[in-house]
Amino acid sequence: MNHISHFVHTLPDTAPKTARGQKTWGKILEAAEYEFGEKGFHEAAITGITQRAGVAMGTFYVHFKSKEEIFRTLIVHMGKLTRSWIGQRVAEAPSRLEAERMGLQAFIEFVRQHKNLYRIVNEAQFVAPEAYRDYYAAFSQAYQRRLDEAVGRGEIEPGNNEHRAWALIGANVFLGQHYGIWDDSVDLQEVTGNVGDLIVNGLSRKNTKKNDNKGDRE
Amino acid sequence: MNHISHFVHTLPDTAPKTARGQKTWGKILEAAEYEFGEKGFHEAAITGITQRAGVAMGTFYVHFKSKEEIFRTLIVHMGKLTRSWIGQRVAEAPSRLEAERMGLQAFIEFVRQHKNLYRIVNEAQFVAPEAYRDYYAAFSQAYQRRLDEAVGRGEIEPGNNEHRAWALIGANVFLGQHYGIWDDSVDLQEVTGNVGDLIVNGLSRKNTKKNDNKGDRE
DNA sequence: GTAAGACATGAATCAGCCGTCATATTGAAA
DNA sequence: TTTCAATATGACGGCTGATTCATGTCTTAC
Repeated sequence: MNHISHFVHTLPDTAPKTARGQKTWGKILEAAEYEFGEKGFHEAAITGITQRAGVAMGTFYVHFKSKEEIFRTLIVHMGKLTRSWIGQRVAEAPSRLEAERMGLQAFIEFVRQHKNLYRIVNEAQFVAPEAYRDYYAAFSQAYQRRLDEAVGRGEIEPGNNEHRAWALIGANVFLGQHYGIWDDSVDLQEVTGNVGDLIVNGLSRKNTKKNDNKGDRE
Repeated sequence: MNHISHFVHTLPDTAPKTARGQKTWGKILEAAEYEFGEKGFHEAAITGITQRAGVAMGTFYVHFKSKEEIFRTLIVHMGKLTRSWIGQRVAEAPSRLEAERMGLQAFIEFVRQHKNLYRIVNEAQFVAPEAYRDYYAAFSQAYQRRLDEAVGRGEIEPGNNEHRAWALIGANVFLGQHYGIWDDSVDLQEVTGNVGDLIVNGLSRKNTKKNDNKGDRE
């Protein structure tokens, strides 16, 4: 997987001037992704990053000011990547309700493909709290906007979309953690189908007649 | 806030034999709660803990094998404390649906009162992954059991309660983070009211058009 | 009252690793 | 070709903080 191509979008404040510099910059950032992903921020070592990247220790500090700086760079990058991935998938949804299911599906798929990145984002909570809040604030805003529009179109019941957005993001994140990281053998369709139903209809019983339930015993 | 009394429940593998020993053990654990809570695992120092506890450095190692061990002890303790707090509040709920609202309310209240503990649990994800998984596994099981019972009583729609439990826990956790830690000035009743409605009824529009009822059917 | 374990002490040890720096190499513009 | 800014190198300084240990002081059992 050629991750370097991703980084093209995240061009740095400290952008290298030459092609050689940019290539090295990308190699280091990619190496950092794996080093942080595998060991976590504190266990990760600069030498680990530079060794993976195949450059000397000092080269790291040519391109990044500190261990924290490269970490923050990674967070920003991942936020863009994740939102873009989900946004693309959700754009195809015929309705907001269906979008919830598809968004969850896209999110868990993304997590399964980027377990290391996912860990990094979570750890940001402690290493770079600002970056962490920004990360989720961006998600929340995007989520709220979509809910607002859906209310406007009369697709969903009006309600407090800020509260809703945080609740739904939390559900997504935990399902991502459980079915993306801890147990990635579970069939995604089933999870997203069930949870999609929960999000759309809630827990309450449908007063609609006796629905066609196969497992309706007891 | 006499936290020591809490620790009585979490009696250790390495239980001190004498009254003096137990008292010191409790002082150290309580001090660790604040040290870890304020600084996080890596920034926290053993000397910080012992200074808060008012004991000498070496005393720490009389009672705990390592920095990680005391951290894990804290996680287990907090899990018990949290579940017991919520369980008690939820037990008074007249129905599962109302229990969702009350549980969320109890949870966020708890978070607001224990911001430091909350941080510790989150950080466990990286410091003591086993303990972290156990922590949420216990929640999930309790949650599932309650959902199963509610289905049995015909209170809620049948469905996959494992998936539901993780989604709902995620929603709780994120709302706790946002409205408990980041912004604890928001009126809780409002949040739990809105989110309770989301959980009960979902996003979809009620096809019952003009009746703005609250407690219908049954 | 007196062992004998339990508990307490804190200076010393020891290891890890971030970030610096003096120096070397590259490559594109002039 | 020359030049010099950009880039690359890696040994080393410096600091931090967990854990050990040799030595004391309490508490309990008898």
